[in-house]
Amino acid sequence: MTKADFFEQVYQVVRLIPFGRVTSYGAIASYLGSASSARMVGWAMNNAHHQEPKVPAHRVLNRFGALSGQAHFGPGVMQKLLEEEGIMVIDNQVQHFEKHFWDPRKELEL
DNA sequence: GTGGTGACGACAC
DNA sequence: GGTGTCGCCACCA
Repeated sequence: MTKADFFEQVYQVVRLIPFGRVTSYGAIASYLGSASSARMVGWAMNNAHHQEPKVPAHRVLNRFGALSGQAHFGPGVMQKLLEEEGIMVIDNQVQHFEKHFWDPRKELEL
């Protein structure tokens, strides 16, 4: 188990997010066993930009369902992608976040 | 080598 | 209940 694996695990989980679903940094961190390492998940996302295949990081939001990393993706890109999946996004905030929330810890049955 | 910061979250006061 | 602070681990200056 290396730190690189931690990042890879993050990418793996993010890629497993179904169409029209979103998750949070904390949920992924919790699934990986480091609930308080949500920041690392965010950093992993930063690195995800130069990962292949491209990681659907636009499906990863903060605990409030806000598009915290929109600026890193591109202005309006993240929101547009989510809307394309049928997710309503208003003011950089996902509506019915709970409904679209995909918890790897539950869905993948840790 | 040390200090500060970051796409966050939880707990303490 | 709102605000503040700490934790987590890696990267950059």
